[in-house]
Amino acid sequence: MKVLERDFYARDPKTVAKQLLNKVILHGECAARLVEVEAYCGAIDPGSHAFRGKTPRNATMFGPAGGLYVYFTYGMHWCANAVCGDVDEGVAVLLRAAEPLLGLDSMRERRGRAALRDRDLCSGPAKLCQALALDRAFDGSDLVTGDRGVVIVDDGVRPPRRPGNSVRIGLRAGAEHPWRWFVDGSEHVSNLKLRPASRRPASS
DNA sequence: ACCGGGATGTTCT
DNA sequence: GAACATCCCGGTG
Repeated sequence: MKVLERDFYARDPKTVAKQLLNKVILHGECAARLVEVEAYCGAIDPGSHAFRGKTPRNATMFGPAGGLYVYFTYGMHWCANAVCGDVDEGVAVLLRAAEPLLGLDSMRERRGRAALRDRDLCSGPAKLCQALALDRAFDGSDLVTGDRGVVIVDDGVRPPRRPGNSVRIGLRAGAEHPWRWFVDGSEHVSNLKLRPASRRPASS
């Protein structure tokens, strides 16, 4: 069990994205294994918040690698990214979905419904933030030092040898870039209706 | 199962 | 005014 160091993040976001699969994000009593991520590539990427330069909202993206960029969207949702690359580069990886491991009762309570299946707790970027209690207060925190209690660790489970890959979800600008990766076959990935229906009986 | 639309507010044109 | 890195509910088949 090892906290990811700054060098892990200080690389190309597409590389970091694939390497983040199967890592574990920790916050308080909660833990979840990342199963879906997207790379956002700054000045060359029309889909990135950083494409048009630094603003108060996206300032964290231009900070040091290992920062946590949390932003508000659609009037009610939070989404979290791990900042990558070099300072002022504006590149990051969106944490899109995770498999809940610990603290499922807390997650279910924050997600608002008692009868949610495990796979509904963190299967989307805003669900993940809600389940893990990430909001504006965590924007600009440091995943390396864990200054506000959030870290990402390697528990020995390696990234998939061949991850699933697709275009990113929910974008207009930059929609052509295939910069989404996921753990193929995981029931905890978002947007299951976009994938071939698995008719297998669910275990959770 | 699939689809359509509403919620809700910040940011940018 | 429109767009937005989303989610949930209720309709229909």
